[in-house]
Amino acid sequence: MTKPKHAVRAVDAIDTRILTILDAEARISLSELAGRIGLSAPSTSDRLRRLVDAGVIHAFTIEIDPEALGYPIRALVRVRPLPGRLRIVQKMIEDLPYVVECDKVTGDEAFLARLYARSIPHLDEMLEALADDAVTHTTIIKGSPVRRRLPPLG
Amino acid sequence: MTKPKHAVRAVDAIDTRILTILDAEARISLSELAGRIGLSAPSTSDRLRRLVDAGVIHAFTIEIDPEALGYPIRALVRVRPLPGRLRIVQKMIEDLPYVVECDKVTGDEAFLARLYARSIPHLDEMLEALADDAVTHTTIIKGSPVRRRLPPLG
DNA sequence: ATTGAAAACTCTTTACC
DNA sequence: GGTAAAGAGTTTTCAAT
Repeated sequence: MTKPKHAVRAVDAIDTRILTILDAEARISLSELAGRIGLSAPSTSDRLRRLVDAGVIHAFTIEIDPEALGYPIRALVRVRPLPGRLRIVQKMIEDLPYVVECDKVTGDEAFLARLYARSIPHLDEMLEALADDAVTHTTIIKGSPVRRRLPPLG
Repeated sequence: MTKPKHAVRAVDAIDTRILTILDAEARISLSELAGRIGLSAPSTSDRLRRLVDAGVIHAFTIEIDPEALGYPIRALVRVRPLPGRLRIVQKMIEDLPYVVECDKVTGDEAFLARLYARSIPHLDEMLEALADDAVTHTTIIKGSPVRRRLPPLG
């Protein structure tokens, strides 16, 4: 293989439109997509396949509303594992299903986890479970000035 | 209207299956989805429509690979606006297209932004742009032990 | 709330330019 | 990248439970 599967790929103006449209409405049909970008269906199909094959599009997914699912509390938790407890803490985070996302980052606070909770006591209970192995710093999300969006493309 | 549009909705075991399947593959057809959950196409269509109408499913979207798009650097930036600069800083964050997500949180560090950068100098340049109006604390993402996933449903 | 059947419609792919 | 056409598959409607 000359090129790695996830090589940086040139994304032209049409690909950019495809990504932008699918970012907003991932379930539209190929022909609808083709119509919007002004290409034929086969060409559109080709391009979409290439974007997926190149790994630019990693997945088609849904955005759910945590509140509608009974999670009124969203929190961001910085987690600093106690010395020697990094692995254990990472496993605890991975196994906590209310953690919907967690990044490993530079610095002593090795993890930044996004946590959904049914209530403040529920949140507290989860944080206490970590307390023996890590120091946590928690902030409650009050709003999202920037909702998940695409970066500049191309 | 008796119920608000985004009321908490009971999500039963079948809805859970629908959400789980679409979270992984949002573009499968209705009939494929119906087949996987063991319901007829019309019932599946009804349920899906209800999940969307109730706001449980907020959007169908794509997950892109930042690296494949030329963003090898992902950073999490905590932003503490200087006194009186909260509004200005929020606007700066919103207007910075490399910020792909930003939450407003409790505490002095009012914002937590997820930033994509083409290089370290590129990252630095963006942080400097904020330096007159805010104190920032930046961590580089080294990995994601928990990739975006659904919380427990039902 | 769910189903089966059928109609009507749409989509995707293939082949070729 | 486009066109055209075939074949495949899809979604909706409806009556019934």
